[in-house]
Amino acid sequence: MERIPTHGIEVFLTIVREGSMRAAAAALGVGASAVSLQLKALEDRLGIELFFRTTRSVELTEAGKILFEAAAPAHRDLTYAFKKTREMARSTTGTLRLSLSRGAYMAALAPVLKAFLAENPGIKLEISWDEELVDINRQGFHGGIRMGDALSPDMIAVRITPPIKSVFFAAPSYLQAFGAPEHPRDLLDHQCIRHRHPTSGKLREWRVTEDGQDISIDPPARLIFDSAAGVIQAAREGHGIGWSMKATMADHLKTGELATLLEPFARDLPPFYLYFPKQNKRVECLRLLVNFMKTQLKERQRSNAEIAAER
Amino acid sequence: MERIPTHGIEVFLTIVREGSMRAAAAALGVGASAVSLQLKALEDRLGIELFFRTTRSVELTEAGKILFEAAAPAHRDLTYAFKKTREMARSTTGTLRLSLSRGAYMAALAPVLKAFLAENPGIKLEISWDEELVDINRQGFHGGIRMGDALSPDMIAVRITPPIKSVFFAAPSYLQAFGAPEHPRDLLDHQCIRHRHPTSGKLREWRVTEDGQDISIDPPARLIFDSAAGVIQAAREGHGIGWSMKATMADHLKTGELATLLEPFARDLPPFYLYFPKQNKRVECLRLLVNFMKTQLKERQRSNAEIAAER
DNA sequence: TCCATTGTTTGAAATTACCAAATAATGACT
DNA sequence: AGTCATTATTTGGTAATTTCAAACAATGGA
Repeated sequence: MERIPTHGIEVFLTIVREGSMRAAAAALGVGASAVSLQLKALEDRLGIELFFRTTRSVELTEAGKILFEAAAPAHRDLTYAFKKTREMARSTTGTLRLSLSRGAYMAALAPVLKAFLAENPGIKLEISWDEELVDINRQGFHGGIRMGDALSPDMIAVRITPPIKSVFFAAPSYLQAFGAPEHPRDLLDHQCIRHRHPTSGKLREWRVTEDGQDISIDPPARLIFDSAAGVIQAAREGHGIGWSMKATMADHLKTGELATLLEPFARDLPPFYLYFPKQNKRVECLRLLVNFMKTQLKERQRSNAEIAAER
Repeated sequence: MERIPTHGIEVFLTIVREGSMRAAAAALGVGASAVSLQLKALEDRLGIELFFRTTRSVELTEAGKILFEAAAPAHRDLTYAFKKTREMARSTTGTLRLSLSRGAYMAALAPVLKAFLAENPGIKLEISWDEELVDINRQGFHGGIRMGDALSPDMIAVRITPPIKSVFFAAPSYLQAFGAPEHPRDLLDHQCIRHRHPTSGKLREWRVTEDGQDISIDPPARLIFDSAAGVIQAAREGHGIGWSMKATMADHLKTGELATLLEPFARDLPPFYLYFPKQNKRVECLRLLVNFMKTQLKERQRSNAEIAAER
């Protein structure tokens, strides 16, 4: 396959534009001899001379005119394509497409979303609520948010939240009818509403903490959803006890639709991570989001520490 | 000024087209590592990754898509421009623009024109009859024909005729009135019609040969033209004796409108040369013309030699 | 005729491109 | 789950190209 001496063409076009070889050399930031040799190389590969030259002037030959007329716009387009791509990479405006679960949205993104949008007016977010783990690359997402950092090695994961508070919950109507559990082992005698991971297909373990120790329990379940939203909905309808992130149901706790159970035993879940293919490391919009969330996390941790210190 | 890594872009486009780096490497005729390194260099200069890559597939990132969509047509156009220029150089079709005097046409071009046009059906000739020597380059001519090879050093001159026969001539009416000269020195007593070089501004010397020696004579002239055609026309009208190339007036000799004088003293003029700027050396159409005329010259010389041998 | 300016040549130095082989990683296959 | 063919990447060394600085040559105007 024939290689095109595009570098030579750039030199050629510069000579035409600048009107002389030395001027072209100055414009290109190289010596005059480099330009002369490049032009000669191009002419040799074309098999024809492009300029009539004297020491006082360079003038296009017929072949030179033909090349110039055809190559100048093409080269301009190529320059533009290059510039456009680079600008896109550096741009602080654009659309960022993220894939995340509803829980991730509530716990990780929602608390900072308003501030992020205000601070980065040029960035649009396109958020896909996917309970399942999707293929970030093939689906055209820039990144995603998920719990834990167990990811394929070509992904970069950045922690963006503290560990997540979990709660056991049930509707007041259910508690009236069946009573409230006092200890995790009481759960075995209750109607539990559980959650199945869509990706792995496994039931999510219920984990509690007792005397600083983590224990896994496996209460019976007559209702199983593949989304946390389903679990919460069913609990609101009084079907039983659920376990999930506090953030996803803060509203229902406030209104009294749901009540918290077994608070001393509630265990923290792993923090959320913003993850993305390492190829997207240099997408400026994504970097802005990552940095913003890292900063937010730090600030939250510092204010927490201050609160702790005041006590 | 920023340099565009066009070579890298070529590699990039080939990867997209071929679907993998190794296929691209094969298509480009280089090793796989070269492609990998080129791509990485391009990505570094752009500041962004262009492919999601695994060992089984390469897939464009968003930036890669943008670059591909903009750069592919531009690169195609550039390739086309390059090809077009080369084809133009190699083409055996096209228009050849020549500048020559009427005398050069009659003596050098007219005798072979028909055969040349027949042999090269793709070539069009655009002939400008210029008595003056014009600037071949600036006037857009590919070349010219003139007598003698005294040219600037960046011109190439190729002999295309034998030495040119010259004749003295006058109309029968003039000869009746004033008698015919028997010896060159008789010309000093005749009405001579002379020719002034438009380029140099000098009167053209009349040169005769006597006993193998060249002598220059300077007969009086009441009529001076800046073209040989003018001299001939005036002679036909009976105004006096002219001196010019035989070829330009062969017709008038045949019809008896003009008669030849002083034949034993007629000196050969220098041959005609086809000349052109050395930058046009590789213009294929011009090469065809040059080669054709050189061949014609050789054949004419050989047949002349045969005729001489037969005697 | 001189002279400032410009294109070209030249040999050395710097840069870049490339290769071959080793390495790492993936996805299909058994 | 493990094997295997295939693919991208890294690495160290080599070849090719590009560039520079300086000397040179040539042109056209003063």
